Amino acid sequence: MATPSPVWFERDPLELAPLLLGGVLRRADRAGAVAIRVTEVEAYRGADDPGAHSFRGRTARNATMFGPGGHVYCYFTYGMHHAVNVVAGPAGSGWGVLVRAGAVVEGAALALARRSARRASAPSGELARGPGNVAQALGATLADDGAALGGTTSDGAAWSFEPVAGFAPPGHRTGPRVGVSGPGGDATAFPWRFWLPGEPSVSAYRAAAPRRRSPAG
DNA sequence: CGGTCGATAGTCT
DNA sequence: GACTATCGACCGG
Repeated sequence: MATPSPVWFERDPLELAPLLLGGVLRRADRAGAVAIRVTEVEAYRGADDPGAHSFRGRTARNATMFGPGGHVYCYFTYGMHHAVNVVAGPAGSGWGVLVRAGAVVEGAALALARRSARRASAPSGELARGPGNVAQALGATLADDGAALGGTTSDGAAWSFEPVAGFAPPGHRTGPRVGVSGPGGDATAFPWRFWLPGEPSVSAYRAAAPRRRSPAG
């Protein structure tokens, strides 16, 4: 099965998110191809979602989220990490699904090499555990922002996504999103994280940490 | 094991 | 100038 037509992605992220679970996200460039079977995602719902980048409207960074579904929204944060999202909904919605984790099913050696270039080695089962590691394993950078799934970027990176044939895999779980606080600091107000149980690549839950300021003076 | 904290820079107020 | 859809080293048990 190939990447579905763009229309397939143009649905509510709360509906699309579980459909992505178990599917295979793949990126290929000159260095080679890496593919992951998606095991954990989070839905971000634009203007209705205080935790979404797109909550306050379109900016230069989040412009891709406001484009049509079926594209890659890739951003850079914390001064060192990239993250990969699948844009959901029709153009203008600002909807997306963050790919938080996956099991590497192709190109494990390349994924490990990319990891080693920056940090020490990691257990192969955890090569794509956490959003930053997903992007690093796939080799995704800001140059991939706006890439069409099923297409190729101007830099020559080919992206594709193959969903599980037919339906979402049974038995997926839902819970609060990681590192996102809802109204009143309650992340459980938006339990929009979806994952496959029993997968070693699924990251542990971390609440949005109110990080302590450095001591005054 | 599990909790805590530093690194590091783009983005928005 | 504070905050961030984070990672991993480090420390104590």
